[in-house]
Amino acid sequence: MVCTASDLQGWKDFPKGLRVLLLDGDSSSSAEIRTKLEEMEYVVVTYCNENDALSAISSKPDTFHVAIVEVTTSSHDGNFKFLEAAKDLPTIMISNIHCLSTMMKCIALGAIEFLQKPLSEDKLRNIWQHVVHKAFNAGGSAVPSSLKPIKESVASILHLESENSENDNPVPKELEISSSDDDNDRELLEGSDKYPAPSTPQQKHGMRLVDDGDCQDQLNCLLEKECAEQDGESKSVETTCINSLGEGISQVENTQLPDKEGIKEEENSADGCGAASNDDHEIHDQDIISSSEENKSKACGLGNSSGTKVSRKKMKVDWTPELHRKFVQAVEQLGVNQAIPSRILELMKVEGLTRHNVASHLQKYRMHKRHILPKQDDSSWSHSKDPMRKNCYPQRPVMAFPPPYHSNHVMPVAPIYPPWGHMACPSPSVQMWVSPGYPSWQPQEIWPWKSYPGMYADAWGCPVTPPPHSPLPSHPPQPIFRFENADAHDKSYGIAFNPMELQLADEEIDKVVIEAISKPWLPLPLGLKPPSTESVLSELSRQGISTVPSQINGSKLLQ
DNA sequence: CCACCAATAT
DNA sequence: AATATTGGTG
Repeated sequence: MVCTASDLQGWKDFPKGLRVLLLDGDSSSSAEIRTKLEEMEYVVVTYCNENDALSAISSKPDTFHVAIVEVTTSSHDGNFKFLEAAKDLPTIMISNIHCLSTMMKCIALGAIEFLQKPLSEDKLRNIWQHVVHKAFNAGGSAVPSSLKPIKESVASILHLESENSENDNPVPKELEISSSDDDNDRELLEGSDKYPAPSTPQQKHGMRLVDDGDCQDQLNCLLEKECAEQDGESKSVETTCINSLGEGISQVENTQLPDKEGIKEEENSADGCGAASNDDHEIHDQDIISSSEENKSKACGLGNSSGTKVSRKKMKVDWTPELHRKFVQAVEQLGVNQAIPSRILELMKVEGLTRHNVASHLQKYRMHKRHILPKQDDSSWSHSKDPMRKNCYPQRPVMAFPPPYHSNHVMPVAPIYPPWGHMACPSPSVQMWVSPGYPSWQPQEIWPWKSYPGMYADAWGCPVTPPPHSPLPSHPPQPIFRFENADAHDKSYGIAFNPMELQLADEEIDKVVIEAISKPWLPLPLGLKPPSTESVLSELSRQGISTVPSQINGSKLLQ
């Protein structure tokens, strides 16, 4: 039969050699179609009457891959009979009839397509698509044996199948369809190359790949999973895979997959101390990702004439607040001196995270701590997208909006992940005022550490939320403190505050600020930033105090 | 080799 | 815009 293993080699030029049953009572039409098909190197067997065709397919059901059957007004019944008899054979009905109901009947009876005569070469050339379609989409396990080799062949062309079939099929790298028309062939070829859509193998946020058929199914698995992850409780370290065919071609080894792919983090429940918690389902997820990626990788290989190896994606770590929290926790735990990437990595216990990831993050973290991005300071306030805040006069203390977050949030030992690190100091008191090395308050907005839940907790006994009965103070003329401003729209929390909440918050803040100003000997409430040296001095001088002691509380204010 | 940093690439 | 990478330095 056609489809032995050895024949598979022949499929290198798929669909060359595809066997077509042509049933057409009109001999001239039949001859014409046959000629065209044969020019395209299909193998054509023609029949003039349906009975011959029927007996042919009934005696040797696997002889043909596709059938083209003419429908005429006179031969309806017979050809419908053929349709029924040839259920496993992708059958294209052709006719001079322009009759919708006839078309529908054909399709309803199982015809895969209805084409009007005369048949263009384009249509004929592409009839193989139905074969492939049937091979892949035949319901359940009912892939006709004649189609199995095709399916395997195509599958391996697409690098979708298991390694078995891949090994069995030294598959055409070039899916070349030889025919009279080179341009069209090229189109076909390119079309095939598009299957894997390797350039954007993975997209975030529900963006779907444009793809075909099985490829899409497999990719959708991944995508759906991703969506699920986003909605679900488990916040993963999102990774974006960037695929570049040119580089990193040889990295797909399975052993490496867990390394960089599917970096995960568990963060479901009480996450406070959760450096180590349930990894189980996460790992499972990783596996899913890995295998999906592998599939994609294989698929990507199609366009890669030189080899089977596949580009490997670099995973971009999404530093979610939770992940960052772990990071900061690790840094805190280690202390400033010990906080080097490798140890942080150890403490974080986030699988798949690399030292480089951590180092990179640490670098940025330190840079922010040192206020290397000075300009963000004030300008960023105006970046607030909250219209409520737009009208605040500049000096007005701005509230950080602690996300309502998990009320059951477990506080770490050193409760907070302060933006400036030195809050970890065991004797918090006045140190806050000095902020050695960090002359200004923290630029807010961008960084996740700006707004960790614990940050606003009352670690020092200062109520963050004053009693509700307190009268509203007027705004202090020149407050020299500032609350951290956590952007209420921070995507990380996905929580928008309504105006009521905003207003309330502002009022409360003002109260806190007033209290802090009036009692400078008390430690700053969490969330308050010490004033910069400059602002303190200028404020003092504005109030007529031109000389200050060079040292306050053991720390230098100025030289 | 590692950490750090700045610059640059993605 | 956020990360990753790279290249130089210690």
